[in-house]
Amino acid sequence: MPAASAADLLAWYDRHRRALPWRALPGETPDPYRVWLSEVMLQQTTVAAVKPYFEKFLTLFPSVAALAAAPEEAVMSAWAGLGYYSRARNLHACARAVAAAGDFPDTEEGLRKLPGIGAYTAGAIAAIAFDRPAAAVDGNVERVMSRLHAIETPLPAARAQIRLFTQALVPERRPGDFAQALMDLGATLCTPKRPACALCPWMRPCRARAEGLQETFPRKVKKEKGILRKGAAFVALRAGDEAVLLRTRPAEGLLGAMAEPPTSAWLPDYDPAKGLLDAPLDARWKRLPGVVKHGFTHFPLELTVFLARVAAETKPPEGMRFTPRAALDTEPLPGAMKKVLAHALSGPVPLAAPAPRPPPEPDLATPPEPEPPPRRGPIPKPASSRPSDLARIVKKAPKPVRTR
DNA sequence: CAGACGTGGGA
DNA sequence: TTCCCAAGTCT
Repeated sequence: MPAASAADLLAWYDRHRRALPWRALPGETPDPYRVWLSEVMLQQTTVAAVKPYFEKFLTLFPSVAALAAAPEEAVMSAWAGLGYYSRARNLHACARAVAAAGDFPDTEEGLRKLPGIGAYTAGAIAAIAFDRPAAAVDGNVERVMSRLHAIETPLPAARAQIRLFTQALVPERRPGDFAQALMDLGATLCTPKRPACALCPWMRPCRARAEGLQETFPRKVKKEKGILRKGAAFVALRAGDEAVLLRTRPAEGLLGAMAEPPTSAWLPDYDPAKGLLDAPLDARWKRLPGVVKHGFTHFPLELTVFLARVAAETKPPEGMRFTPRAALDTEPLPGAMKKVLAHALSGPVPLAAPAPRPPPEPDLATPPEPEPPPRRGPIPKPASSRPSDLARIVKKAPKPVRTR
């Protein structure tokens, strides 16, 4: 069995490399800003999802200096929908560090110290942007190498071993192309399912292929998906300017620094029938039929949506704000919360309370029948990859409200 | 090391 | 529908 060689892989890459917006053409000098931006966006994210965001960021923030000078909220808003929002916070912090230092560090070790740049990204930038002989071991490379060597150790324990194998293959010449070639190989031929071994430049040296077991690598332990959590979300629509009540989540943790309509806590045993106890302000809350479902990486979530029209003079509660529907696309709303707003604002909006109600008890009488009928038609898809979707859904003129 | 941390698309 | 996953990082 012949040994795998970088030369064979590079020859394949020269014929089959993918053209990607952030990738320099042969002979061009890679731009560290574009390399870094794309690598961060591509962390745990598909190429298709990244493309429109990459273009948007280059337009909004043409240079690392421009990104550093931007307000954090502008960065969060531009990132909204891409997920893993700590990446956006770290991206901004990293841009400021780089701007302060004058430029990107040009070594793996220097890059590794920056926020949001871990072992993989440091290697990738060092190799691609600075021509350093660094290994860039991502999920693609883990799959390729685990098959090439038929590594029985499951991930993530096999990582150190894979890194050594990979580093040993990195050529002195064209290390950046080698890194990208390895990832292209994993993305286009050495895929998780049905790898195209017949087209692979490393078919002969591949131990997994020799045994016909290529699809069984990499070995990995499957992780469970967490238990269902439930909660209530409150969409208050203000008369006059059609503004929606929003708040900003805490800077750290789940959806950190992102915007949302106020919600209850999200708990496995939350009872939506008692949702009004968690309402952010006193109003004629109408519980909408159906629930908004969302899957996070580590748990699924179901939010029951309450909707109310409030008077034009309503002041936002402490720490909250009213944002006009037409300006919602400037808010850093994550996908889950776009679903909530779409669910609330796509249907008829209830009448405002005729007059401010006397203070008394929360309106516990409102919750409808225990088994609400299914909503007419499917819940609108979230805007996500096309930020304009939210604008379309939410800017839509409110449905005429009948007077009794 | 294990768990937190989003989202959308494909099988 | 359900499951798996896609160029990981941080604590």
